[in-house]
Amino acid sequence: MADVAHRAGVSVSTVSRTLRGLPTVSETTRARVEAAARELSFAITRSASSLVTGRTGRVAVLMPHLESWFLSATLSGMAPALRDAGLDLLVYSVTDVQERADFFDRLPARRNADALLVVSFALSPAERARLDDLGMPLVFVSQHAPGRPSVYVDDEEAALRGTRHLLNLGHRRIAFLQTADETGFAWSSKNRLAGHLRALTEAGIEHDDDLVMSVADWKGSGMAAAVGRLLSLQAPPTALFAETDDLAFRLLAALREANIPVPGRVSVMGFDDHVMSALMGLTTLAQSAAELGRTAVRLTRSVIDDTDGDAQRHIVLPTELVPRRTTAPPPAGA
Amino acid sequence: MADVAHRAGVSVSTVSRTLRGLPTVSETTRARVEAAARELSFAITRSASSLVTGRTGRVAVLMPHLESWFLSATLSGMAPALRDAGLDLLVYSVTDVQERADFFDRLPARRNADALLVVSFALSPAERARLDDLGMPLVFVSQHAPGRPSVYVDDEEAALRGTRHLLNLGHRRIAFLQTADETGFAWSSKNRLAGHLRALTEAGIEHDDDLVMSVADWKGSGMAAAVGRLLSLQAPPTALFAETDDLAFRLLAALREANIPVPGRVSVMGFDDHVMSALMGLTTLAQSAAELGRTAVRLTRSVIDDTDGDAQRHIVLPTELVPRRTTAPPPAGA
DNA sequence: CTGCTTCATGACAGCGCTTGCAGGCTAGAA
DNA sequence: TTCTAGCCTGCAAGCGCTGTCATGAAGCAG
Repeated sequence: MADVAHRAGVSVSTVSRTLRGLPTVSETTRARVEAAARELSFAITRSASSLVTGRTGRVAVLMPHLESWFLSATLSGMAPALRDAGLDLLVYSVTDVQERADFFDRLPARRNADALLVVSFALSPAERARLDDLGMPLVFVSQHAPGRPSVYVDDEEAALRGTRHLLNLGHRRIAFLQTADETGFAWSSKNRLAGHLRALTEAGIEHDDDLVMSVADWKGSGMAAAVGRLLSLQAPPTALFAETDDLAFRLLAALREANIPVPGRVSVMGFDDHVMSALMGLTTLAQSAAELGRTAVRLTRSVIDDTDGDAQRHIVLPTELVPRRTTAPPPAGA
Repeated sequence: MADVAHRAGVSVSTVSRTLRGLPTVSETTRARVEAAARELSFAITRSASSLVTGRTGRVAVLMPHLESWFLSATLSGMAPALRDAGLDLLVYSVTDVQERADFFDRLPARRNADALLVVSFALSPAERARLDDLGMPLVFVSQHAPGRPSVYVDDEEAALRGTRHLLNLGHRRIAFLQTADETGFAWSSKNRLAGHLRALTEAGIEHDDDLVMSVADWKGSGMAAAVGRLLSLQAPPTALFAETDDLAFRLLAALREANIPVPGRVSVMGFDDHVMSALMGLTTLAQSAAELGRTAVRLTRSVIDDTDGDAQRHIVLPTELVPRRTTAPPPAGA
């Protein structure tokens, strides 16, 4: 910056003011400084300005991993919104126990970002407390947190509508499949199941434990095993509601392996509206991950700027049932 | 840090030395300082140390977007490797022309990260020059850059093997589909096509322009149009080689719409080995995005630390043909 | 012409750390 | 005991910016 000042024949203060767009700089000076900055390809050292202002110009995002479509899509929605706000994106992907302990022990986000967005991350009470003590704006995404701004969809309501769709088609034995994963999506999982069960109750159908299944090793052979168990029940389900589209895809593959026609013998429904769902013809409950990301950024900006006001806002985004090829009335005999 | 120093009854210098693990601190002092730091949940202000050391503890990644499986998976491979190195991950997703101009104009990565990883990002000569002038370590991922460390697969060789596979099955009319996108994957695209053509030449098959197709609006209706054009040729292809699995999925969906059996009437091959490919039974050329990410980080670390040595290394990762259900010999009549 | 205001600019302190240097302390050698 | 050699530790000078305050120039009313 000193170089720019020298080249433009002004003081560093003036360069600073110019580059930050403050109004107290004359037109002629501003032009000279900008020219000099451009000629020298000057880029500000954020560390230095952060040190003074306390603002880092960065936002941290905490996610359980980066592998699922949903999380990528959320991130993808955030990126342009952050760019528009002049904020950089710092990503913390915290997956295993070790990483997790380390993250909450060292709190790397502290004073290293202006806000922390927590996305689909099931926190223990201790972890939650740790974040609260961080003394920085927190925004929860795809999960809700009492007392903190959050953006999410109403998973329970959505699942309720999903199951109603199956009921309306005539299904009476509907299985619900969830992942046995500990990490991550606990919120959604619980709420979706709750919605499903509520729909069954509404319809006067008795709950059957055999029809709620946690699939271990769902990325491996677990799904085939789950399908085997379900179809060997005395009264097998005619419809399968998978907690996420990712899970539904594996389910479809397993059914295909087993030569079980969809929706001829069983209907399948997912949740998310993954990019591939349209291609696969999967009936699902659509939520917009990108919109979730954008909204989260909007909320973040207002929290950073206001220091209150929206600080407690909870925004619930809509979901939509998208009927496709994988759901149909149950087979005649069932 | 002053607080910690006060609580531990030592000077800030000593706290600094302790926290950085320098050996010139006595055991007893170290213990006291660490206890104090823990009690106060002290987390260092990186801005301040960056200002002194010139190191930010951050690595920037430049990507054309965050939406494709491939880029997410690469990022996903980088994250744990960076964490192990104690580096934070800064993501710049630069998609449209405006963002692009802005990025190269403002050079936000400059002095804001210790290295810049450029992933699948087709640079204009001016942009490349701009990055070279940045004066920071550059690592190219999934693309090669003369004079700079790079990690990538040999797209040409891989595509060559892919096409050979189709030839070996008996196909003679093989179409190659690529996206008409300008942004992004230019490198791979060109090289994969080159490999495909080389295999044809090897086999003594004359090149036919009609069989190389750039699909505009491939996420929309473009694919159906492309399929229509190919199948209305006087001598339609019996095999379709899609530049990426993402493209192949759309292709499969379009063929399904059109009631064209795969591989009964046409064979389909992709490139990448997307997570969904196994589920879809898509024959493809597997490359490990995660390994690409990990390797890139390894390279980055060595470049940051050495200031030379590995600075010019090019690492070529292996690819592997994974034959699945979508490829078979051409139909008898063809 | 004087005195006051307004506006543009420069000087300078300091943000929270790191690091070279000086100094105090202990221990062993003379 | 005195001296030297290590160890640890504290002091203080910045790193590159921002923001407050002071300064000078220019404009204007009286």
